[in-house]
Amino acid sequence: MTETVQRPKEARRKKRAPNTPPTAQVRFPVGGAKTLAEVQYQRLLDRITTMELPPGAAISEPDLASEAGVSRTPVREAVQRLAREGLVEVVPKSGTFVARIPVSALPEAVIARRALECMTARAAAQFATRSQVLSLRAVLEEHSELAEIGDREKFHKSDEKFHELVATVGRLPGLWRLVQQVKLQLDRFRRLTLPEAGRLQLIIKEHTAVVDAIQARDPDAAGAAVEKHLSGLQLHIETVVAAHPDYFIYDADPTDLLKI
Amino acid sequence: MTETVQRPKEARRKKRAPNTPPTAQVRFPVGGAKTLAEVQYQRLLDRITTMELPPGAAISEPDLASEAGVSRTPVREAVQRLAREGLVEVVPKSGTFVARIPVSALPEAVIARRALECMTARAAAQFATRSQVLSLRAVLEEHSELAEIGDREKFHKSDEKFHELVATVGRLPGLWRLVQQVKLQLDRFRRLTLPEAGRLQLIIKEHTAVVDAIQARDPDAAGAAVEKHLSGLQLHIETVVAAHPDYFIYDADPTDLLKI
DNA sequence: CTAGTATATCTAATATACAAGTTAAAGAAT
DNA sequence: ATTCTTTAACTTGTATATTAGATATACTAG
Repeated sequence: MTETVQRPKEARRKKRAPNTPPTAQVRFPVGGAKTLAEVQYQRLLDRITTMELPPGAAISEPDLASEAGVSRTPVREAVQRLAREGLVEVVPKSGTFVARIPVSALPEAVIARRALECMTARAAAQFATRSQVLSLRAVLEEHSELAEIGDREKFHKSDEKFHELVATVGRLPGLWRLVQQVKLQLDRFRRLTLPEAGRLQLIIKEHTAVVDAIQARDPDAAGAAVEKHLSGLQLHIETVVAAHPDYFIYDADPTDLLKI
Repeated sequence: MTETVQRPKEARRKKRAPNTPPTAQVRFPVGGAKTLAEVQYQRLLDRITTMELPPGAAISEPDLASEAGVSRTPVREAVQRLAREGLVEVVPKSGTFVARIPVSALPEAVIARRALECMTARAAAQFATRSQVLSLRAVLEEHSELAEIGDREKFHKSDEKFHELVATVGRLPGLWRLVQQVKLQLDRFRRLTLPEAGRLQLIIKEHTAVVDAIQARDPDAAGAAVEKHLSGLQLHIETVVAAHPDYFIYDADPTDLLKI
């Protein structure tokens, strides 16, 4: 090992004074200059959420690397991140697999979203400016346009944008980031549900109720509207799980019992 | 580059059938077999939360690596993870620094904790068994013991254990994981506050109120008790920020404005 | 002395090489 | 045929080497 590492550079070039940030000036991270690892992460995330890589599918770091024409390093970084987010499971020295959806995580995610987004909506009702309300209405209009075309993919993106905007207006963008994390498993689940007739219209209607409450500066109504909006999913979990039994995992987690 | 990578291994050994998990058997991750990267993460996290590495401090991957006697790879993995958690900021090709505490994140964290833990307490009041209530009381007793000794460090650990146990009893362990994430910045902040007389006793009192409500199977009371417990912090933010101005960063995030 | 430029040296990002462990398939023994 | 053993190929974890960008100092011109 490098046990006896002597560092003769003790008296090297004067280093930046401690507690000094990169530089006093602000640094604007350029959006286009994405790191390779970031790209690999997005690619993998996409393939997982679209179920191109279904739960249980094997993932090979070397294969992904050569497919993408990069080395294993950025691929590995992406895999590590996905593992922490619960989307892949890596077994040391053995293999990496797309994680099954833990059924217990689904109702939990719904509960977390309700709690968090209820707050963002209340805050939005408190802080929204007239222009922000118009921005929200603009997103609603976008919803309608995409629903008419029938582009469920873009509609979903627009849906996300709505929720993010509510959080931003409520000055609680951090809460949206938490929701995003929890949403990962929910989104995979949603892919397995059949498109119901009128579902898009229902979403638009519920979103509109939220905006109305925000415009009326009525936090209680806004929170209630969000709660109503986010309570839909729970019911048909069982039927979907029954249809794809090996995409899910029942996690009654023995450690939980030990802890108590 | 490896542009023309030919893979002649197309007809190689038969791979595991798709959608097959690591193995049918359950695999119990051995607690002791921590990966080097994990160790490095814990070490760095500790040095950051204890303010041994204060906000703004420079971090050098090679230095950390040689100090710990490992290569840069596991160190880098730890740094990446901390970056995603908002505890360090890495400027590509330039340097890595302990992140300043974003002041806006503090009230946000309090709000998120309130929303989330209110739910866990309500759920706990709904599901708690008699034995679980006794476990909660045991933790309360531990609180008292540690408060008498005056060991604030262990008291904090015990405090965490309490909140985690409430979430577990409420069958919402995922919500506690979210809270943990949000707590990272709060904990750094707490390190900067002076120990107030009677603070520990107040915490015990408030925790006791939560347990009482859970035992009484009164979700509303439990939720209210948690809300009350978690509303304390907010006030003295300004004074602490004034005392350590360069440990914080005011993030009115210009991108937020563009998004609207 | 000041402003601008060059350059040496730091950094993190990526690539490659090696080590340690797992697993599946082939082969041997029953 | 069946079960055990062996073994080779494949896995991730870690170490090292290379690349490219950023920055502080030294230097040059005015």
